Amino acid sequence: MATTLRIDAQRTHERILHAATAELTVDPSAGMDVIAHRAGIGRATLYRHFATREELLAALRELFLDRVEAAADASIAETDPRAAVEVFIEAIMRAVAQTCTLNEATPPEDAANSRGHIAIDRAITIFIDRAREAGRLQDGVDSTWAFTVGKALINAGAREIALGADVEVIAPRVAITAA
Amino acid sequence: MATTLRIDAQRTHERILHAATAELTVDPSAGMDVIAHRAGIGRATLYRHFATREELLAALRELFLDRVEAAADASIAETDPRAAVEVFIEAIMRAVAQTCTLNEATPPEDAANSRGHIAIDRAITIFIDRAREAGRLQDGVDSTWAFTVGKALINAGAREIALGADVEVIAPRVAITAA
DNA sequence: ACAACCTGAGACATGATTGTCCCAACTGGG
DNA sequence: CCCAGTTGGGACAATCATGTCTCAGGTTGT
Repeated sequence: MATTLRIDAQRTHERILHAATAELTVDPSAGMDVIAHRAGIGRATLYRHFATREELLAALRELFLDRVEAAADASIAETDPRAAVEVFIEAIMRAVAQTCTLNEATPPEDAANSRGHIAIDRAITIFIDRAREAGRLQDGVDSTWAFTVGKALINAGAREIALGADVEVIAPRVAITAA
Repeated sequence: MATTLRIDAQRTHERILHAATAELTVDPSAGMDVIAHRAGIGRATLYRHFATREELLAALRELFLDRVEAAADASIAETDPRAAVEVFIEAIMRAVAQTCTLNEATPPEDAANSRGHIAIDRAITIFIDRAREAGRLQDGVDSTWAFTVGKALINAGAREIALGADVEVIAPRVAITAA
C-alpha cells in the first residue's frame, strides 16, 4: 500500500516527518495542530497519515532507529580507532540531530527500551573498551562515567545541530573532544 | 506573610517543592494531581500553596536560581583554577540536581531567559577564559564548543544525581573530565 | 479529459487537566 | 483549652488536545 501512495502524498508524508522532528525537538509536548501548521498542512491531513499522535511518534522512533543502527554498525566495522570514532560521530550526529530530543516526547518506559538508544549505547561501550585497552583513558575515569560523558557529548552536539549548527563543523569537534 | 505561616504549613510547602522537583525531573509534563499525590497531600492543598501550575514552576525556577547564583559566585571568587572548578562543580551539582530538567517543563522563551542558566553560563565562560589563558585548551576547540561541552557535562552529572547517584561520587568525576 | 486520489477547513464528541469552591475534620500556638 | 489556620475530599465549570467525520475543491496518473 505504501508503493501505491501518490507522489504528492509522499511529499506530504515526508514534510510531516521533517516538521514533527523539528517541532518536537524544540517543544517535546507540541500538539498535533502545531506540527500540522509547521508542516504547512491541515490537521485533518496529518491524521490521515498518522491515525494517532503515538503512531507519529512511533514512526519517528523507527526512523531514528534505522539511521542509528546503520551508523553504529558501519563505524564498529571500522578497525582503526581514530577513524572509527570519526565515522561514528559523523554518522550518528546526522541521525541523532533530527531526533535527539525525541525521547523527551516519549514515555519513559519506551525510551528506556528504545532499540535506537541501545544501538548507540552498544557502540559507545565498544569504543570505550577499545580506548581502555589502548590505555587512552585518564586515571579516575571508569567505564561507566566515560559512557555517560560520551553520550552527553553526542547529545550536546546533536542539539547544536538541531538548533541550526552545521554538521561539518560540529562533528569533528565532538570527535576531538572524545579523544 | 511568609513568617506568619504556621509550622505545619511550612512543612507542606517544602514537601511540595521537593516532590515537584522530583516528579518533574522524571516527567516534565506531570500533572498537578500527580505532584500532589507524590507530596502526600491533597490536590486542593497544592493549589492553596501555588495558585497555578505556572506559579509552582516559577517558584522552582526561583529556588534553582538562588542556589545556582550562590554557587557560581562562590566558585568565581576562588582564584586557584583547579580548586575553583572543584568548588564550582560540587556546588552546582547539588543545586542543579534538584532542578536539572526543570527547563524541559518550562516554556522555551522563559528557559532561554532564565537567570539561573545565565549564572551558570557566566561561570562556565569565565572558567573557559581562564583555561585558555593558561593554555590548557586543546587545539581545534574554540570557546563556544568548550562551553557546550562544559554545560553538557554538568547536565549529564546532574541527571545522574537526580536519578539516584551519589553527589560525592559524581562531582569529582565531572571535575576530572573537565580538566 | 476523467476518475481516483489527496487535501483543507470546519464541526463535533471525548477525555484529561486546570483552577474554584465548599464543608467537615484536624492541628498548632497562645 | 480554644480559636484560627490548615487540610482532605469531592463536586464543579472551563479549557485544551485528541480523534472522527463530512464536504467541496484541487492534484495526479492514465
